[in-house]
Amino acid sequence: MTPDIHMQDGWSVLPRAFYRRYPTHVAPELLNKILVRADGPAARIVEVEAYAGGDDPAAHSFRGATPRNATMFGEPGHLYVYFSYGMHWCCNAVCGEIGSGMAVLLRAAEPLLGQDAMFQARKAARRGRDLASGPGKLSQAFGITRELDGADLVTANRGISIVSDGLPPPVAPQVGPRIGISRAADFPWRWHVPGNPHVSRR
DNA sequence: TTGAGGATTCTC
DNA sequence: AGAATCCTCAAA
Repeated sequence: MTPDIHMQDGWSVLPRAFYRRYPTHVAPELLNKILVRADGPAARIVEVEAYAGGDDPAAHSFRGATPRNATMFGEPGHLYVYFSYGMHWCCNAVCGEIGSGMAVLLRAAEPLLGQDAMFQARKAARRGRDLASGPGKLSQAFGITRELDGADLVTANRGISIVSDGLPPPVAPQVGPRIGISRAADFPWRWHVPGNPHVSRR
């Protein structure tokens, strides 16, 4: 952990082994974990989706490695950032074994710290639940762009990490199909915290 | 070199 | 419901 991350009492960084599993196992366990940036925002993850490389026609990595998705094929525990629809950035936690091209998309989070900065970063946000209730919103609130593609969430080498404050994942997370995809649209690989107002598509 | 298709968001 | 907006990659 770099001294850049403003760690609170009782926070602990998720270890490499957490990520080195199939994304459908990692995804629901990322619920209630905390995404944190140096000198900036912290937010509790409340919605995620799994993308499973060659097993998953909806994954960017399904047809193999390209310059864009190279990070997905690297070491688990790194951040995969991609540009979406010509205007939004979205971020994932790389999972599985090296070379598997698997990841978990961080779709929504509940702001905990640095909300003022998040409102500054997201002019369209009128209320707290507008800050990170979607993958593009979350990345914008955190100021995540191409520059953070490949950042190591375990060593926090670029000032971004995922930590636990001891709150476990929901005992019964809500499960359903992923949003905004056309292929493999029936895979029930989206999980969210039941009833949380910061989940996307309220 | 070309062009179709996006893991979205905002406004009307 | 439609626009905004541009990168990526396969195919020619």
